[in-house]
Amino acid sequence: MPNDMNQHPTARLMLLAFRKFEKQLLDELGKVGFPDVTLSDLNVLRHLDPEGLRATILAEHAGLTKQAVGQIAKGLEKKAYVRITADAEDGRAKSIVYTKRGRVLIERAIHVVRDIERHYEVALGKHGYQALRASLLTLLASGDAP
Amino acid sequence: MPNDMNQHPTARLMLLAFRKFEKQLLDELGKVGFPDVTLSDLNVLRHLDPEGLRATILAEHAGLTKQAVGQIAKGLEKKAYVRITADAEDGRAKSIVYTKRGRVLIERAIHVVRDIERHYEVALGKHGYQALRASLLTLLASGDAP
DNA sequence: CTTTAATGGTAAATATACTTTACTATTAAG
DNA sequence: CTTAATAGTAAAGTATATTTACCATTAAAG
Repeated sequence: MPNDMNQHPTARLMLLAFRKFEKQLLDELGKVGFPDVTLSDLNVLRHLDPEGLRATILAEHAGLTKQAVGQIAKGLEKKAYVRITADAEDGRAKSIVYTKRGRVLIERAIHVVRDIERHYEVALGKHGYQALRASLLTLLASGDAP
Repeated sequence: MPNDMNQHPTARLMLLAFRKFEKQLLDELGKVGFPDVTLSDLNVLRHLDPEGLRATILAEHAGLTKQAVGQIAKGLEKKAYVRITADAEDGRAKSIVYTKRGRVLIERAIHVVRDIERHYEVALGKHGYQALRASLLTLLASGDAP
C-alpha cells in the first residue's frame, strides 16, 4: 500500500523486509499448529542438535547472552518444545534437548523459511536473490570504522 | 568475527545488517552531541516538516499507532527536540514541531545516514547498492499470499 | 439546533525481547 | 586446598512497541 517506500533509508527497508518475513513465518506456523512460538524461540531452536546443547554454547550460536537463552529456554520448556536436563559430565551445566514436538516444529519452520526464500527467488530471480544475500553478507563483514 | 554467517536465513541477515546500521548511526550521533536520541525518535523526527505535523499524520508516515507516536513525541519534548502545541484549526489536534535543536539533530542524522549509505556504495559498488535497494523494495511490494 | 458518529488524542496495562548487575554452584588450575 | 574460571540463575531495568479503553471535539444527519 505505501508507495513512498523508496524514500526510506536502506537500513529501514531491511527492517521492514525482516518484519514482513517474521509475520509470514509466524502466521504460517500458527496455521499448522504452532501458535505459541516466537521468532526468538525459533532462533534458539534452530541451533539445537539431537544430542542436546548447553546454554552457553547455544548463546554463542544464537548471538545472545546466556541469560537471554535461559529465559527463552524456560519458555520453550513450558511450551513443551524442549527438555532441560542436567549435563552428565559437568554438574554446573545443563543440556537443552528438543522434544518430539520441538523437532517437528523445527522441521516445519525450516520448511516454511525455505518456502519464503523460494518466493524471494521467484520475485528477484535466482541471480538477484544470491546477489541480495551476498550484499548483506558483505555489509555485515565490512569494517565499522567511519 | 562470525564466519558462519552464510548459514543464516536471508531475513536474519537483514535484521543483523539493520542492527549494525542502527549501532553505527546512534554511536555517531552520540559523538556529536546527541547521546539521548533513539532510532524510534529519529524515525518520527524525520517525518516532521517546518510547519509542524499532527500526531495522527505522523503515525501514518512512521508506520506506528498514534499512541506510540504520542509516547515518542512526549519523550522528544522532554529532550527538547520538539514542541507540542495545540492545533489552531482543530481543538482536538496537536501539532508537533521541531525545535532548533531538533532541526540540527535531523540534519545531522540525515548526514550520518547518507555517510553510512555511501559506505554501502563503496562496499557493494554503486550498481550493487542500487540492486540491494531495488531487491528490498521488490520484496516489500510482493504479495503476501503463500 | 441537537443527537450521533467519527476523529484526534491520552492513559494504563501488557508484551516482547532483550541487557545489566549481581549472585550461586561447580569445576579446574596452581 | 585455595583461587580463579566457568555454567547457570535471579531480579530488575530498558527499549519499543501494542491492546484496550477512554475523553474531547468536530462533523454529519435529522
